[in-house]
Amino acid sequence: MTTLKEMSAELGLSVATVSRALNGFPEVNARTRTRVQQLADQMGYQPNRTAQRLVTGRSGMVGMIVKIRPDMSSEQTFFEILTGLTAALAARDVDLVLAVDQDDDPVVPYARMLQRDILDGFILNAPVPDDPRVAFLRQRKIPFVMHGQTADMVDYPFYGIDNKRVTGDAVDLLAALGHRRIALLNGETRLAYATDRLAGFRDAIAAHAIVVPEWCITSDVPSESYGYTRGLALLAGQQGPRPTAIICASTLIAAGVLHAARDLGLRVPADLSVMAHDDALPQLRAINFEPALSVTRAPMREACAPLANHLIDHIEGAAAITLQTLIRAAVIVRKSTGPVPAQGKVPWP
Amino acid sequence: MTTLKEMSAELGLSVATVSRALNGFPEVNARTRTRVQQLADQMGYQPNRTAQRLVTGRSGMVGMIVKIRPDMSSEQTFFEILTGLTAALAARDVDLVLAVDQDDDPVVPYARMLQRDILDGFILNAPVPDDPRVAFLRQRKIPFVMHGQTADMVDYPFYGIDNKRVTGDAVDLLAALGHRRIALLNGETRLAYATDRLAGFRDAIAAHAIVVPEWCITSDVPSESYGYTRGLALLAGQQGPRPTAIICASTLIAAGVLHAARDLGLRVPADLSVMAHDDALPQLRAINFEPALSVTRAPMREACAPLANHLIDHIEGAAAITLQTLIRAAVIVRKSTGPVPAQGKVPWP
DNA sequence: AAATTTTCTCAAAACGATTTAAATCTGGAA
DNA sequence: TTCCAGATTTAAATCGTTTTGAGAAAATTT
Repeated sequence: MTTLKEMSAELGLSVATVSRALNGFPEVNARTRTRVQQLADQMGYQPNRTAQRLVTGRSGMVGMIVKIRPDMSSEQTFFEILTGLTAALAARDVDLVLAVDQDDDPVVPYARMLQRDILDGFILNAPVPDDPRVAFLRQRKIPFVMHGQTADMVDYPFYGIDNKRVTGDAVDLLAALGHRRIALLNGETRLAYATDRLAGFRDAIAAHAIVVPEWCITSDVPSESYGYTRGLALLAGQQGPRPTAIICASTLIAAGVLHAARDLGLRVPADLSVMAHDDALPQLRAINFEPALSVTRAPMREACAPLANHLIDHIEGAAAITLQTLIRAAVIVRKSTGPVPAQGKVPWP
Repeated sequence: MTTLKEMSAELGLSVATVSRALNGFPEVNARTRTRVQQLADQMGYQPNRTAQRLVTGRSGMVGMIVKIRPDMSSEQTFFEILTGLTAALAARDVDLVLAVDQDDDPVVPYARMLQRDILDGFILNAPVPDDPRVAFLRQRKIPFVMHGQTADMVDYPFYGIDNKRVTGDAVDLLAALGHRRIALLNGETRLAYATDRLAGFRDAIAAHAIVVPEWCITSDVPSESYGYTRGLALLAGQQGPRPTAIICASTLIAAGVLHAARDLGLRVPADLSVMAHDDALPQLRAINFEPALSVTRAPMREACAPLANHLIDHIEGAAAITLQTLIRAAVIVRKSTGPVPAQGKVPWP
């Protein structure tokens, strides 16, 4: 490994000047700077992170703790995030330290990582309402960025989609098509995104003066089997007139619902409209569904770079308030949504 | 953060003595050692890792690069490994830096991580025969540990199961039950484990003087659909008399085979014996299969601690030869294997 | 030409530990 | 009393960087 000292000896300069030249300080002469930079390239100089850290107090590494769930529901999105995230971090010369949380207490693994004292910040995902990790990290004054959003006014950086609008937009679309009997197959309300989607749903149906009975609003771990079993129950009409439209929290759930509709001989979209939110995971392409799925779409992958950059900017001193991004998911109308069927125009009582 | 300097000032000792006292050097007086230790406890002294690293030249981090495959076949085992690994590493105060490989050239991501110069070593998984990563890291003199084994005599640390014996033991068991028509649904022979399993299979059938036609030996990405489609093809008997026993590379494949057998009205184990190798992933419990699956069993999870410790020991100077573990998978006979059916005793031509 | 400013470079301190080589202290032998 | 060996302790070097305060060189003003 070449060091500043070696280069300074080679160039006949002091280490201070070499360091300044490489770090873009304005007071170095343009000619010396190019000389230094050339030698650095030639010798393949890489600053020693440990030494940098010792003097700057920063390590150039951020942590992420993944919560392992027995149902493995997070796996597919996790890989997608991981791929993009490591790439985006690497572009700014930051590495990702990963740990798996097997603890019951959500803050314990964070405390454990902090004790080792090697991290500049954290990337948090899957926020829950009033997330205890936020309180913990804030109190310890550790920078972090949240993937997702837990409340309207917060003082930390985040990047997420506007989940209220996800369901709001879906309801608006379906209402415009004449639907009055709209069901929601939501994710676990334990998680913030699902509580937001639920709130957005309730707001939107109220705005359209639609009443949805409680049995048409359910929450569970997003999976195909959840979509299938709930879809069968709803569409069989045991608890009341079947919905003419179903909004699903994920394309996986929608796959189950489409399956259920097919098994019951219902045509989509003639008899039933189906919408879902699409994270645009490469394995599960909504456009390839039969029929092609109408969705609110916000690719997971696109969250990675902003997440990485928000966190690094924050670590480097940028104010949290400037590092908050809430994007609106696109509404993509494909073939799974259509006008309400004639016999389905009657609203629920 | 309290430092050595502060403590030395408080105690009226030099930092050298304080450092020595805490690190258990024999030359410090017993009385001073206890004095130092007491103060350290009292002041909550934690050595600054960065400073330690700067002087010892070690970073306390090891890297792992996961190769993302479009089929996602590695996902399930990856999480299992990740969980155990981070825990085992943490126990020895080492952190895991993760990157995702999207490159075609297998060594590029390793080179990229090394360039950043923050790692003490690597954990490699999914070896291929004559793995180019091994050559690369050896040449760069970077310590690593391999999960799995690529050849009989190697000079690097590894932990893996004896894959030749996995299929060997399966064949022995089935042969003892009288089976002569045994098929193999192997994993991708691109990967070392599958080439070993195939070699073990061929050795074992030869030892029992069994001849297996080539159409009964296939390789593919382990998945349920592979098991199902190949199972149907084999059991329908289009290419010749159907096998009386099938050995599967994974429980996932076995699930597909059982499904195929059921669809064809074949009883397991009366008409067909099924064995699989079981990595003991928590999502896929062989004992809950119907019928409960006979397996060779080697829990993935148990590999984690040895992997972590082998690597750290190697980094700390232990000879590679002392850090090579090849374990034999347990044979667990449950309900999916039974005596060869009367009409199936005829061997293949 | 002298005084002043601007531009650039440098030596040294700092970060917090480990480790080497040297210095001090003890007690016993000469 | 003097000297030596062994037991403790210390000062200082080291790791590789950043940063401070100062100094030299060049350019500008008086």
